[in-house]
Amino acid sequence: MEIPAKYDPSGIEDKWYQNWLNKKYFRSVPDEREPFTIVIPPPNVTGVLHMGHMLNNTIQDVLVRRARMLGKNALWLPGTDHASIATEAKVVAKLKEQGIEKASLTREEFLKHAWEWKEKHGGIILEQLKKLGASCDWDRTKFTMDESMYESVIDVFVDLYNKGLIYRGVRMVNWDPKALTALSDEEVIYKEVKSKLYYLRYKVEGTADEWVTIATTRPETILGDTAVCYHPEDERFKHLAGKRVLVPLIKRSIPMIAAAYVDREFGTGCLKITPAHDINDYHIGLKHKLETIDIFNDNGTLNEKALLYIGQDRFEVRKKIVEDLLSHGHVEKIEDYVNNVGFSERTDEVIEPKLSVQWFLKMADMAAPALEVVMNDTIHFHPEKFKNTYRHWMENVRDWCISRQLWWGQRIPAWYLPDGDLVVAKTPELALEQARKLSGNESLQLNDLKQDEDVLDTWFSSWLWPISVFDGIRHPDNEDIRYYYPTNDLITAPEILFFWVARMIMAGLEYRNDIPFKNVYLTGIVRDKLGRKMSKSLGNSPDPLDLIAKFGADGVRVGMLLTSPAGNDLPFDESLCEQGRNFSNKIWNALRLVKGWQEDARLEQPAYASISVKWFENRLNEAMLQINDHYDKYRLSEALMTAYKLVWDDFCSWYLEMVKPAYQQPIDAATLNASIGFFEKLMRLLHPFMPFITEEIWHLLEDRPEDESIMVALQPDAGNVDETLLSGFQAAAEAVIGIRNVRKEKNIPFKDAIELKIRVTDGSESGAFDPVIGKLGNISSIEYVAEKPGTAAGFMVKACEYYIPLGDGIDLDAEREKLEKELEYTRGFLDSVMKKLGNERFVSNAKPEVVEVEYRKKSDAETRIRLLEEQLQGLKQA
RNA sequence: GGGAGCAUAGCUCAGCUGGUUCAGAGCACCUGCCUUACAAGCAGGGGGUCACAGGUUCGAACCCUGUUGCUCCCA
Repeated sequence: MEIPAKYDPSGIEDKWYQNWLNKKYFRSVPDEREPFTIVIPPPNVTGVLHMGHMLNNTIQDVLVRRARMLGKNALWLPGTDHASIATEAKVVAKLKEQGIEKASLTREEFLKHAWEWKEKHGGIILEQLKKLGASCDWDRTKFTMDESMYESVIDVFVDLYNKGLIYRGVRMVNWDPKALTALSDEEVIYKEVKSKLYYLRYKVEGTADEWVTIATTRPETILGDTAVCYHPEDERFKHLAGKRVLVPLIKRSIPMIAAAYVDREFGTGCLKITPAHDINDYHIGLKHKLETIDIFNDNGTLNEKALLYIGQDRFEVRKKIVEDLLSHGHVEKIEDYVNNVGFSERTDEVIEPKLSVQWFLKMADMAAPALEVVMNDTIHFHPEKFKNTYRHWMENVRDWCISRQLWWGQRIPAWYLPDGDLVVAKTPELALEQARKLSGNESLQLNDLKQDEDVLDTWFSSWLWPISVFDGIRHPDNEDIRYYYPTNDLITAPEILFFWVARMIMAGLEYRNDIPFKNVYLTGIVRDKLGRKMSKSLGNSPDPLDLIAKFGADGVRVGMLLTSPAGNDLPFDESLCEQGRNFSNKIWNALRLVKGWQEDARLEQPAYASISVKWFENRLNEAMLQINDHYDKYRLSEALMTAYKLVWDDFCSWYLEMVKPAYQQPIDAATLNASIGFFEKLMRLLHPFMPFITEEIWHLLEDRPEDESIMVALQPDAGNVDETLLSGFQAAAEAVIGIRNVRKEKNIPFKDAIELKIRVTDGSESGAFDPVIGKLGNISSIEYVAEKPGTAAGFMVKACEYYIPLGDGIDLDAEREKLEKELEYTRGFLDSVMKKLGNERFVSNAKPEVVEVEYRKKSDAETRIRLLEEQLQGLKQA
């Protein structure tokens, strides 16, 4: 069979993925094996795959594939998140394109459109994950608005309400006037914006021409002013105590008040107070019992309470009111100013602080145990440094605003009675029952009750994810939840440590009395070469599917993982994927080599091959131990790098060269079988990182039955490691390199065989690898000698001297110079060792082992110096 | 303003409890090679005052203090 020289992943990847699906290898049901569970951080149902997903899901697939190959019952449970704000925004935009306004639809009609949209576009991202090779149990795919998931959310809401943990409150919230919903603080992005600082003059009431000047960036909000404030110790304003001033244009009389909150250095030292539209002003308003005048409609236009500009947009009004203030002489001056303005993460609209009635979940009691399990390492964070960040947040946690003014999401199960009382219940029927009891009015009907219009924050469903995907809220004792929970590893981004990770821990402790996962692996952010976060708006994110088409899924996976230790940002560059692809090709060509060998059963195994096989066996064991250790520490990049070097350097560059038969010569059976065995073990080691090529090669290396797959093979076990053999090889490898260097320096082509003479002085050289040195160095004869031969080029490995006789063509001066240089270095080295040993305090204080090492260094250096001196002497005589 | 983290080769990062060639890896770079698996390759090579300044110690990239610079979180 002809194998092409370049590995072409297209076709191969689709073929195997389909095969795995057909064979149900991703499927997991509870059995007697140890479970290993990962639940996917559900991507937004509206989403398309971006580089962050690629990294995150590659890591999950590596972990789950490895667990499967360790004989565990591995489940990777996929799904999507309904992402209320983002999805609703998309559906609204889509409807608008069709000329349909959301406002013209009933809630039911809108939801019908939303579901249609979800059915049509919702699965895209999961299909994309398949291209990456994700080994999810697709039969278990969940969506946060699935009936069972929806009901779980409602159950939890009712339960927490009954426990007294959920309450309604008037709060200043971050209002998104475009999405028409409140946002959590975390959904607000602050950006520096160039704006103006307006100095406005307010007339003091009852005076002819006395004025107070305040500074503001938001002149339109003066219509909601209910006080003007100065610092109580500010001499400039003390005379105004108890007086009142008039709001410009509308001439409303408002009091002058004093509060220490005021920064005397800022602006004029005098400040307008608008409790409805600024969080700080709101608090001052509460303290001073000021009136609160909300001048904005929900969509950011002014309402009738503003008295002026009614129905006009806030930014339009800003321009107009400045003109009007100017023409009425109320503007003292206007300065350029840079301030931080909050924008909606979802709609990029300027956030309006707004007072509104919202639902809140009390956090304090839930946060304490959730902090504890992380601090005492019941849950491990990788890397650990995020424990600090986590603690800081948990110790300063605020109540969670869980209501959103949207339709797409779980509707809050609260019903209002005609008299304004409310009941919370799982169903309208139960609500009615409660309402009758509460009001004492048995004739109340469902029609008399009005359900709350709001839905719950998306995170209020995601925080149940590890439980609700197994239906563990509704049926706490079902087989799945008992078997799969707590899950093992959670792989997510540090940005949502609090939104999501912390809250899942709280929910787990509250509803399972157990942690939701044992390890949290925090990935970095994928950035572009300039260090910018990849984003759609910057257009700096490559399309992952294009990358897969170009480099193969295996190549991209390797590229993503090579330089991304846990918690570190990943500066992404296509060349990383190129490296991954090149690695695939390297493996592929190793296969071509091995498959090209013709076996001759009559052949004896040559000496060079038998020692090579022994060596690689040990090297493989050593590397496997290192790889296991890296996995245990969640150092996936290093596990991959160790495997990469094992394959490329040790297997391809050394082992295969060592055992390779001469051109067009056959190979003995023992070596061939050993080589295929090694190759196959290497494929199993690599499989979690590169699932496709390893499966393809697994089937090409040997004839295997149709239903066999590397996916369900076990990871190889690491045997014992013979250190002596490994260091023997190390020395031999150095000798080979030495010979190559001599060849290069002396211009001796490789095809010319040369003689090698070895002078051993301390008996350390066993000669076990001599056949290998002979093969790789193209040595015609190896001879052990007692004396340095006449004209020869030489080098040393440890205390072993190697000589290549050169006849006449030797440059004595060059040789001498080389030796002298080395002698000088070794003497310097010995000096530093002697200095240390001569230090009385070192010898008496340092650990005995350390001192002993220094003595050994001393004697080694002395031997070496003696040898070098002898050689130099020999050269001088020649 | 409060808190946290980081600073090691051109880039991205390892470096565990201070002590073996501990100053490393990969990539990039330089020099030879189209050698019969692979130029997506082979062989060889150069490159760092471990941010700076002190301190502790027989011994510091590692521990302590300060300085500078960068990043993130909260206000």
